[in-house]
Amino acid sequence: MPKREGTTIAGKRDPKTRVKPTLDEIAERANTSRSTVSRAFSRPDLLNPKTVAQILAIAEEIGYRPNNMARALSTGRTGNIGLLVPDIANPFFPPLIKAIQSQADALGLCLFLGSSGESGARENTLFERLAGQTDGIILASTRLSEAQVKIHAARHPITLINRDMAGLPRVLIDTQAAVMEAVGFLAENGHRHIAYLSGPKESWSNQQRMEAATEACRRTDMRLSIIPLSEPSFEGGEAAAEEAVAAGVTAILAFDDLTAQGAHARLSALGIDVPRDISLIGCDDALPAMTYPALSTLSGLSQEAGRHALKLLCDAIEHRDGSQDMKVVLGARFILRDTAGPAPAGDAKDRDRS
Amino acid sequence: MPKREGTTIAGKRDPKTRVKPTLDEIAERANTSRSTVSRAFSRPDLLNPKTVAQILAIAEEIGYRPNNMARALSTGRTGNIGLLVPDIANPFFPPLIKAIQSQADALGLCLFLGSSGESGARENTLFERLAGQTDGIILASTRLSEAQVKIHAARHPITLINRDMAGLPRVLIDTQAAVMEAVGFLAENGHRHIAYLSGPKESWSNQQRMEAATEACRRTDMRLSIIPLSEPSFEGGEAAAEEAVAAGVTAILAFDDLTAQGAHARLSALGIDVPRDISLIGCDDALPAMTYPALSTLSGLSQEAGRHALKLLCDAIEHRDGSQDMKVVLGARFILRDTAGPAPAGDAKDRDRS
DNA sequence: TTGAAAGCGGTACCAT
DNA sequence: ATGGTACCGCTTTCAA
Repeated sequence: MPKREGTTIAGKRDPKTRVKPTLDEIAERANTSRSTVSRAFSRPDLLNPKTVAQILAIAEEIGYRPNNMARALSTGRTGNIGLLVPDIANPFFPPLIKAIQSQADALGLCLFLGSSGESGARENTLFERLAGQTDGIILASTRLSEAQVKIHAARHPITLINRDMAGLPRVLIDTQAAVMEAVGFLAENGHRHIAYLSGPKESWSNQQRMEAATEACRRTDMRLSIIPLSEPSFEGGEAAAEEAVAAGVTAILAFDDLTAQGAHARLSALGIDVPRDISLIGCDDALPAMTYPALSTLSGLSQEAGRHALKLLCDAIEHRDGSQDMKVVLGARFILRDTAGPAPAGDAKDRDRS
Repeated sequence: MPKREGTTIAGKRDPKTRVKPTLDEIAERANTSRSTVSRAFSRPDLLNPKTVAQILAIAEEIGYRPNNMARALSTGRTGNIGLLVPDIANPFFPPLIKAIQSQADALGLCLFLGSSGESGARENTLFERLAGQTDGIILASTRLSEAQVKIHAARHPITLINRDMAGLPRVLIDTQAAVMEAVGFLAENGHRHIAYLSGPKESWSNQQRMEAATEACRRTDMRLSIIPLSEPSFEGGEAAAEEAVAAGVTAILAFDDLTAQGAHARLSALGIDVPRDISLIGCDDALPAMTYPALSTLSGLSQEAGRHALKLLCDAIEHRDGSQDMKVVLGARFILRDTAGPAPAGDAKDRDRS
């Protein structure tokens, strides 16, 4: 039995003591019923305008705030949406989150955020917790298996970002064409051996990029070294850069901008100049111009992705039929800035040290 | 009246159709009462172990998930906490958010995130919305006035980050000593005229920094130009850098790292070398080593701040007495990296162009 | 146009 | 150790 502060000894409401105003309080003051007050907010058109005005006035006066949870309990709608990301500290996500957040509150929705720390297990836990208090959840770059995603999707509306699963609403940032462009650029500039710093296995984006890089290298007859990142972070990039150097490449394509920056830092520390000695290309444009020298990259589109995702999610929440197979694809492009250029002179062939 | 999918024509539950299991469903199957089932979860020690085991088994079998909102309605506790930041895209916040998020879910709490877009009005709206579904809210670098904060604090547990208001739990990152160190370093290195790029007026952090810079310059007999940023962003930094150059300074102290990077970009674009021509110092260490050349800055501590803040908030939620005036102060330090050094030779006096 | 009342899914007091 | 029951605050059908 909930104890409410603000009750007198007699157990009746003490008008002096400030408590959270409820519909009943308004009803009492307005000499009307709870139903009427409720309608004054939800369907004022059904009521006598005077009644509505009076109720609204009183509500305002005593500082009434509707109780979201009670409403949710009754309607089955929470007015909240959830967003799960692998790592909020990865610069790819903040703009995405921001876009979703701002659109959400334009729609009167509140946003629950979960950062899973790149762990599938945590992501599952967070999902369970959020599912109970949201109308739907956006899974961005999920590290969950298809099977797990399906299980969740069966219980709760879901929208995916950067994960391609038929039957679920999803928005995909397609970087394959951009990767091809980038590799093409490198090929034309005399590079013969490049590295791809590969991100998380579960990442759809990573699979796409690796695949495109492989294909592009095959076509341009370039050698490709795939170097797995220990983790998709600045530190991961540093370590991988070292391996890339050991492999003797003249250009590095990194899983994302954060790892690219890590690679850049390590290369510089090793006395290797970018782009003179080694060209470097990131992905996502997550640090737009924030880097110096400006990082070449593949365009980000995370904000657009966020907007579309929320839209799809809302649709999914409305017609729960799920009959439609919604899929939005955004095409990224290669952005040439200052970290990529011609291969070092006298390096037309491979400078592999083996 | 909530329409539940999964009811037969007769209006009774159809065991075949999957609906959200409730306490009653379990009670029915276990031939016991709702109270008992409820206790099996909350106070199993009061029950016969066999009963508990049986209930848990059934719950597991039918995939029961307690309904948070119903629980909250009854107990008055939501198990959620809110976090409001001015701009999630500002790199100072993600680490902060991450720290809070991960500690929150260690405590079994869910995190509501709001990004106000540097607008006090939006921050108020978000606060209202979150207040109804959280047990407490952390206000990070709030742009709200003291009066507004007080009003909110009167209705809902609050903890402040980087805002010093007596009576409210707060954690402060004190950068004054670090600013003094930084200015001292510049003075010793021959600088005679520096600029401070000033952030939002409402920002406590900015006030602290500006004050410290002013005082330090007074002591070291340096000239200080205070240049207000149009906004605390990369772009704001770019514009301000131009003004700093026009003022003829040899060193720039920026409100934060993001603006510092903006300044750096513009300086480079103007052909001004950092640190040869102009020294640059940021604040917050929000881009730890992510920049190249590595930005000199004041240490960040946002993660520590986040952890402390959540702790204080939980305390505030427990003993709602508010009798204690809790305040945690974290001291930042000057971190010398590659963007700050001696003033340009032959520039012992001012190179002001006026 | 309005009111009465039955829930929504739990919790916790009071009995048994 | 358990069951009955009165809430929590709001929505919505049904009747008046």
